[in-house]
Amino acid sequence: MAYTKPGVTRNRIYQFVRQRLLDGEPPTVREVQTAFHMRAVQSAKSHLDALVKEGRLVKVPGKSRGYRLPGTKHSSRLAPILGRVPAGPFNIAVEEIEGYIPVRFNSEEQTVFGLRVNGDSMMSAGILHGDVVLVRSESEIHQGDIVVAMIDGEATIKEFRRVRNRIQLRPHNDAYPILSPKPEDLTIIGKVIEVRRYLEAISLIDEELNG
Amino acid sequence: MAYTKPGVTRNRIYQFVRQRLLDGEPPTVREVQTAFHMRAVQSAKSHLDALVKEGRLVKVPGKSRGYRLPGTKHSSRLAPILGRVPAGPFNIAVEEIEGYIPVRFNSEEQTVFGLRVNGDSMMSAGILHGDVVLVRSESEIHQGDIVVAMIDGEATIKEFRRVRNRIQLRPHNDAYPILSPKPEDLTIIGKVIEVRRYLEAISLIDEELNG
DNA sequence: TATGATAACAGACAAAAGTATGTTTTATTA
DNA sequence: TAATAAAACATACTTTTGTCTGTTATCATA
Repeated sequence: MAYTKPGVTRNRIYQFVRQRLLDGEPPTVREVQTAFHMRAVQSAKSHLDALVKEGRLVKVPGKSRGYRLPGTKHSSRLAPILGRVPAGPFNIAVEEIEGYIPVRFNSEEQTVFGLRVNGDSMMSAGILHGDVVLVRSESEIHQGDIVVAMIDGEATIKEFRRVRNRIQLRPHNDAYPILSPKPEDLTIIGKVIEVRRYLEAISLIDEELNG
Repeated sequence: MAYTKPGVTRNRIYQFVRQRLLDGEPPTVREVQTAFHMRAVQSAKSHLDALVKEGRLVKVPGKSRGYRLPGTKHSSRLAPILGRVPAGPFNIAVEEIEGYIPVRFNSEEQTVFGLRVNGDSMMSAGILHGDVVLVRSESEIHQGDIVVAMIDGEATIKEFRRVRNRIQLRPHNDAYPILSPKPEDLTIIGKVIEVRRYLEAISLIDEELNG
């Protein structure tokens, strides 16, 4: 390729690699080479080496497609949207995936998934029918958190309250009653950590699982 | 590894590969092999081949780490959140970036950015104070769209209406009036395509662009 | 228990990808 | 303008990874 001023191609390569990593497709050295019309592998390699040395990239030596963004803790992953709330444990419910949405993960291993809201019991909290809520299971639940709970095999989204050793599930809609289920009928699925509303038809279903 | 009932190891391998792909780290055949303590590469390979044949995975032949989830365009990018609505044009407001959030892009080059909601004029549409709206500029605006508009240098979020050759900006809160600004005082910044509410403190600021 | 299907194993080869050494060309700056 | 640093090139070698052929073991079912 044509000679550029110092740093210019470097930055372009960084952007390219970064984009590929965000897309979940780590490039090879030679893919970088051809993407920038270089005639030698080493041209790409030395840029990548430099980016690692500068700390802008991280590399697993020897492994193919081994370049990564540093500080992978705060990266975006795709979380599945579970179409319906399944009766069994969530790991088994993979068949009912409605689609995937990009989510920011702050820790390494966390179970975050999306859930389509059904009904308007949380309307006055700004959670409307059709919204997608992001739920983290294996999460500590505190007073006032909005949670996804299973009562007698049915799933609902409510505000969590503990009142005198008894659990209350409060709707945010005057038309609905406060629930006080027996502990044995109740399972807290997880905590709602985010609400999303898509005002435009965006197909999240473009990567359906056929299995 | 020990012999399992037909389909069992198949599904486990699928889960493993899927998780790796969601994490942005496509595995090699041999990585699958060792993850499942198999003594032959072919053991892993034949399972992967079968998953492709079943349509549960997709593969780029020949390429290393070439297994993908079917139909994955994997086009999530990070969009900037502009802290405050600036007075000038938006391109210049890059210094006021509050952070980045992952966004699903359906097309190639589109100008999508986030904006922190200030005020409760859209409350009954489920857009609350502190929410982040995703705005696409360069977007066609239709009757009833929710838009970000600049009126006399001040930015607001309202529903867009065209009534007898005159533009109306309607709040979704009875305490606010309908606006009918003069065309020369009005600039439509873009269309709100998504609303997000973070119920938990998530630092969005950790992913600065180094280049 | 016989039989076909699935699972796991073994070893080898070919292609892809990482790495290394040295040279030429261009940019930067003193 | 000369010296230095950075960029790009050429080629070769090593390791990793994908793929192939064939065999043995276990499962499912009649």
